[in-house]
This record gives sequence, C-alpha cells and structure tokens, in this order.
Amino acid sequence: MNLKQLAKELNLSISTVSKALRDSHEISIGTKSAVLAKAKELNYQVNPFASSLRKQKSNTIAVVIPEVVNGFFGRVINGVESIAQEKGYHVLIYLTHENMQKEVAIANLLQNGRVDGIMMSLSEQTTDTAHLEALKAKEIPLVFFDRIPEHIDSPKVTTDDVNCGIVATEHLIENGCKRIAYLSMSPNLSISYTRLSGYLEALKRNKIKEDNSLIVYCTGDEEQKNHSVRKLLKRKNRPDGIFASVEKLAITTYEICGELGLKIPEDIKIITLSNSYMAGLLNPSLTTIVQPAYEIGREAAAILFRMVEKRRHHFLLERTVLNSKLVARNSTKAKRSRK
Amino acid sequence: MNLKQLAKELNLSISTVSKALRDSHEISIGTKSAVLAKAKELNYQVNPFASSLRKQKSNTIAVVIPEVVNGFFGRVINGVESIAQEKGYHVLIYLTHENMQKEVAIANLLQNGRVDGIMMSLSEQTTDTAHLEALKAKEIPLVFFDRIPEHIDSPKVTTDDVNCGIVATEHLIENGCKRIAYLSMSPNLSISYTRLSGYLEALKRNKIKEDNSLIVYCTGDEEQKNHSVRKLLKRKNRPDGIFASVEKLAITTYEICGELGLKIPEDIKIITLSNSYMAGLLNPSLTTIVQPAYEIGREAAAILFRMVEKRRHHFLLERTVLNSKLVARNSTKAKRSRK
DNA sequence: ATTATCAGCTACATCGTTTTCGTAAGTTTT
DNA sequence: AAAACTTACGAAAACGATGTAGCTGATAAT
Repeated sequence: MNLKQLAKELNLSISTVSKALRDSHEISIGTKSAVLAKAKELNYQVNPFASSLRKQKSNTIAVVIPEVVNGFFGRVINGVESIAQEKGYHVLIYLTHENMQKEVAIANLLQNGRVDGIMMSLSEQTTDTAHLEALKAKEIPLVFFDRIPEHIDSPKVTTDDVNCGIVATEHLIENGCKRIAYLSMSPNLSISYTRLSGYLEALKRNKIKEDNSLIVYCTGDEEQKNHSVRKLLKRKNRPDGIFASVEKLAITTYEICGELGLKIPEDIKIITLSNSYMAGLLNPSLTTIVQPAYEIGREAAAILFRMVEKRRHHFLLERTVLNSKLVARNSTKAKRSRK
Repeated sequence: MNLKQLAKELNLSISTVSKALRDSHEISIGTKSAVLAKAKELNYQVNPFASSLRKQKSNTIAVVIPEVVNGFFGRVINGVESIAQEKGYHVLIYLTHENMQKEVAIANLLQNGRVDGIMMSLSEQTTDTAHLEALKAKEIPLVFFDRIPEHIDSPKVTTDDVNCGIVATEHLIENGCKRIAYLSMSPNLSISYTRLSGYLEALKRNKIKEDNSLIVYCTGDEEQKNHSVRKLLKRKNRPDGIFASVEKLAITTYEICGELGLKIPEDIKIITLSNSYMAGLLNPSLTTIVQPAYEIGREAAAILFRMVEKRRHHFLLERTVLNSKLVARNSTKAKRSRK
C-alpha cells in the first residue's frame, strides 16, 4: 500500500494525498478527511526509506556504548528511549565491547546519514579520536556522555565525577581509612582520571600523602583484573580502603577478599560507583555512589534532539553535570563508631 | 558525495560506477579498481535510504523487549548484536516497559518495512496477540524468545523452562523444604506457566500436595510486589522454600526477609532464575538457575537472519530450547547435611 | 565475408515521498 | 467588467541507488 494506490482509490493525485496526510493548508477540509479515512481503512503507512531519502532525515539516532550488561548503560538506554519514543524517533544500538577498532568501524558506518544524531560513551581503549572528528566534520549532531573525549567540542553530559572521587575518598577517611587505594579502568578514560583527581584532592585536603603504588589501573580481561587486585591485596602494606571507580572492580575486590580471607569492612573497606539494585544485599552490603544514569540518558538525548531539530551547533560548549548520591552501607562501616 | 558525483569524477556512467562498486562481472577489472580507488579517496558511502528503497531491504532488525536494565536482556542484546555485526545488520531497540499498549504501538510501527525482521519477548501484560498476527500477516520475519506467545506459528527460542521449574523445586526439596512457594510474574506469561508446570511436576514426583495459596503472582508495581511477598511471608503457615521465577522477585524476597527478621537459609530457602554476576556475593549467596542468555540472543538472531535471507518461512515450527544451569549456593543450603 | 557472440559500458525506468511550480476555477477589488 | 487574488488541486522534478535492456566495437564461428 503506497501513495499511488491510495491516490487511485480516492481519484486524487499523489501530491494531493501526500499533502492531505501531512495536513497541508493547501488541501480542503473535506478532501483531508476523506484521505485520512481511506488511509486508515487501508492501513496506509509512509515508507520510511522513501521519506527519509526525500527529506534527508532519518528520524533515528544511534547510541554507541561499550557494553549493555551493566546497570548504568541499561538505565541510560531507558532514559534515551523514553525521549525518543515521545518524539517519534528510533534508536539504533551499537556496542564497542571496549574495543577501539569496533568504535572506529561504527563511527565510520554512521557517516552515511543513517542517523540524525549520535550519542556516545567512549570505549576503554579509545585514545585516538580521529573517527570522532570525522563525524563532527560531517556535521552529524553528536553528544557524549559519561566517558567523554575532553578535547572535542561537542555537548557532554556526565556525573559530577571529581566530586564522586572526593566524596568516596572522604567517606573512607571518615570511617578510619589511612591507606586508600584507587582502582580504575584505563587511565585515559575520562571517568578514570576525573575520579582520580577527586581522590587526590580528598587526600590533599586530609593531609594524606599520595602513594602511586596505591593507584591501580585494571585494564584488559577478567583474569588480568583479578591478578592486579590480588597483587594489591597481598602486599604486606596492603590498603585499608578501596575506592573502586566502577562496579565491576568492586565485585572483583569482594571476590579476591573472599579468596584471601580478608574481612570487609574490618580488614578493608570498599566503596564504589554503582547502579545495581543489589548493592544493599551483598555480603557485606556495599557502599555505593549512585549515578543518575536515567537522567544522564534523558538529558543527553534531549540535547541531541535539540541539535537535530534546530540544526544549530552552538551547543558546542554545553557541558551538563548531574549529581551523584552517596549511599553508605556496611562495606565502609567504621569499627567502633556504631551509632 | 553520491554516485552521480563519483561518476562525473571518473568520467563514467552512474550505472557503471554502481556496478563496479558491487563487483559486477559486467565491469572490467581495470575500471573496477579505478572506481574503488576513487570511492575510497572521496570516502564515498552508499546512501542507505536510497539503497533500501530500491532494494526493498533495510539491513536492520528490531529487538523488542520489556526492559533493558536486566542481566538477561542485556546479554541477549549482546548475542544479537554479535551476529548482527558479523552480518552487517543494524539493530533497533524498542522497550515495552511491560506495557501492552506500548507493545502494540511498536508492533504497528514496524509494519512499514523499516526492518527486515523482528525479535521479540512479550510484555507482562500481553494477552491479546492481534498485533503480532498483523506482523505475521505482513510476512515480516518474526522470532520470539524467552517470553513467547504459545499459539503463534513463528520460531521460538527459550530456556528449558519446565526443567528449570523441576530442577529448582527438587533442589529445594533435596535441601529439606516441605512447603515450597512459587513466585512469579503475570500468569499469562509463558515463562510463568512453564516454570509453574515444572514446579508442579516436581511436587508430584515427590508426593508433595500442591497448595494454590503457595502460588503467588506478583504483577503490578514495586509496592504491590513487596506487599504480595510480605503477605506470603507473614502467614502463620509460611513457606520454608521459595522458588522465584525471576530475579527481581528473589531480591524482593531477600528484602522482605530482612525486614521481617527471617533468616535465609535457616528459616526459608530461596532459589531463582538469574543471570546476575553478583548472585554469589549476596548475603547469603543466592542459589540460581542461570539461563544461557547470550546464546538465546545469538540463536534467535541466527534463525531470524536465516528467515530474512532465505525469504522462506518454513521455519514456522522451529522451536529451540537451550539448557539452563543450576548453581547451588548458600541460600538453599540444608541445615545439617554439611558435607 | 557475414553472422553470431561477447565483453564492457550507458540510458533509463524504478523504488515511494516530498515539494516546487503551475493552473483553472472562484472570489474579491477597483 | 477587468484586474488581482485565493483556493484547491495536479504535474513533474527531485532524493540516490539499482538493475534491465540496449548499444558499441571487437573477436569468434561459419
């Protein structure tokens, strides 16, 4: 069922039917309602490719993320999808699996106009950003969130990551930690170094000397992560507090502590960024800093749609920072100060 | 950059360039390599809408699921995406949020040829399936997974749900449970009633009388779930074992047990279907039946692509059942039998 | 030498919409 | 009553790629 057939049924021209369907002022009320009725009767739906081809508009956005089995990104997708559905947009998902090659391949794929805009959170491996510059050069609206490239002029939506680092570290300090380790993913990831700077700031404020051996980057596969954390926890001068910048590293730490017979929080306290609804049920319950994931998704999508619809790019410097929330639980509980 | 411009640059006709790019035998090797070189130089990419319009093929599939903040569906998406990426397909995501109205709206959206095929897992509320029949009537390849409509002739990929029910229930029985409750979502969901039938079968095999008051459907919002579970656990004749058909209900049970001061596994044992990598770290660690989520995604996608590419629908009766795996942990540990 | 065959290329119709530009009536202005 | 507008519609040209059918010159077959 297409316009041609619809037009024939109605004894009208294709253009008249097309205009009637999009409520043009050129068409009389009577004709419009006749067309609408017939279109409904015959279940006419516009062909999205013909329409997109003609209008040079896809009504689709892409969400490019490292992975999806993850409370944070899942919630972000929820946020994005909620706005997309409101606005009648479609959402394409691309996963980089933390692999820069894939990210580049995806970025190249998206240069051909398939989408009106892109939301992206960088892979762990991403160092070079030529593929992102290329997208910008093609004038494709682009919004980064969470893991952002600092030096690209595009809107960015993040959590208050520096503050996360400060709050997490001070929470550990308040609960008696003296030797606090910082665990994170690749150091070139924005979330890694911003949270690190918060961590360092908190140490400075509390007159604790920073110790580079307590800053551990766990890149690579699962086994390497385990190895790095195990090595840290087996040191004779082992830390008494761990600030894990991502949930997975906190879980690894829990597992290694179990393996080594270390008691949380007695021997070592742990705090992490996490969006899991199970954090409170862990053994012991896990103190977390919760990111406003859904809101990040909504906000980033909202900005993207503004760019798409206004066809203006003076959002370049827009930088949205949403606040996280500390949820204190047993994994950081001080020994004595039981109130 | 389009074919026309490319052709002009090369002093060739549009059709020649088009054919050269798709490696047609009609074009000489020399011309082909010249075209390829120029196309690369000018970074030519085919316009997906023009191509889709002409070929009546979108190279896109849709994944329609209830939610995405969920280990199971996240992993499914991983599986789907892995095959889609291999085959050069794009993946559109649609969330129903367990809402039938949304599911219907999405199904209607997808009738216009935007996608070459659809993978779907039903919403909790879905009772009527006219919207699904409509998709079938339009001859759009359709594969259901996990939460399937029993009476629609489309390929279906699921876990061995009946067996899950049997294994879960017998595991509880083996660990000493006498009064086992079954917690699930809406009764019209396939995963609810198949797992139920496994539960009932296990009871029968073990000569335990079934008790309808121990079968609890937790539909609706979070508060209602809490209420239903709380009511169950406050009964004087409270169950000593819980088989939760989905992870969320096990979490709710943990929370309510905490609230009521019930000890797991001493007072009550719990087993659930779950794909969380945190199950082992809960307090107590949670016995789970793990679904092969990634494989379900891959398998369902593989079937879908076969349908799309062969343009044949004699897969109608295809029914793939993948096996789950029991991971016994402390939440179901018997009192004495410590081996 | 004449026809058949073939490689290699081009012209053109097509996919289904959108939109610009006409145009024929009817309506208002002077 | 002629000129100037409106109103309501239609013809046709895009949008960009694909594929059929046709054309040309050259080689092979008779």
